[in-house]
Amino acid sequence: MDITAKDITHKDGHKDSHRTYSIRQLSKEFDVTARALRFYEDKGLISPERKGQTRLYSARDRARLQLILRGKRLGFSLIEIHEILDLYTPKDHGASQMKATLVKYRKQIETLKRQREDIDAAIQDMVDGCAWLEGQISTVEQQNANEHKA
Amino acid sequence: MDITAKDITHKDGHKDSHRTYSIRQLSKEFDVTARALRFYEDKGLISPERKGQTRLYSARDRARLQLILRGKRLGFSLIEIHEILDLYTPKDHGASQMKATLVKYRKQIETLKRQREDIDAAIQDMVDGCAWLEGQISTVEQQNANEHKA
DNA sequence: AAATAGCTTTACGTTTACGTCAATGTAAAC
DNA sequence: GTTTACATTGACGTAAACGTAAAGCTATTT
Repeated sequence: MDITAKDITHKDGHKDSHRTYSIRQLSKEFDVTARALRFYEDKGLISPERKGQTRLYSARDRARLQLILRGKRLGFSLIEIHEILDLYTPKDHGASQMKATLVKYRKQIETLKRQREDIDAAIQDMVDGCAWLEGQISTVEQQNANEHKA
Repeated sequence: MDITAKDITHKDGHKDSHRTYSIRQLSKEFDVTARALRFYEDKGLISPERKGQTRLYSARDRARLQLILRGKRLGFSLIEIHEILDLYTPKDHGASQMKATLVKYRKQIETLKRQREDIDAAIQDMVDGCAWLEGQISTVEQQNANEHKA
């Protein structure tokens, strides 16, 4: 049995958001090591609560982890991911601060759009090469068939 | 004057493809250090010719560098980039080998498409957050205007 | 009570991708 | 002919992102 991480799939829907996860559960679910999760915490990317010594990850922590991993898949450093996570964390500032944040949002959007152009170009290259290769293969097989007849 | 890297913009168009670049020219053009270029060579990603000791980069080397940098922007490791570059380097194998290569192409395409989904999701998040923030700002400014009137 | 399983921190090790000298070579410029 | 500018090859240093023991706490299982 597992007490630290209860499997509440209660009828009361909003309880789901109060679910907690052990470090192992999260690491298994997202296929990362516990070491990595502690490392992210060290770097200030997640801050799970503690029940005594042991970490208890909330649904919010889980969501942040998803963002972290997405950032990694996109090639961002943990520092960059930290800044991105800040954008997701709503802070109730004055209008001037919010406008500064808005600038960061837009910069991030531009960065991502440039990255998408890179991806689209790369995909195009691969699709082209794919088509060319298929042509080559069918040509060679055609030749082989003719040689067989002769 | 620079002899090692001639600036031939000759009327004979195809001479352009015979242009060579010094290590500095390339590093400046793409904003990478010469150290990085030598490092990539060490890892087998580029193989410029030599005029004595000094490297002479061809147009093909330049193109490979572009691919390397694109790979980096997309978060691939140099080893992964090496494998990707192999896909760009046409080898004239038998049909079975070509079919194996075809599989690699398709895997790469899938990888890139998954990455694009990540990017699209990230962009969506940022756009949403952007819109929300804009709403907040206009609300606050509305309040400020009312307070000013009172 | 002893073993097992899972959590913790501390700390040193490792890989990747270069940065940063240092010593040397070569070639054009003054 | 010597400074200036850019090239080369080592060789060591470094930051990032963990991996990998080591040693200890805690709780259930036997």
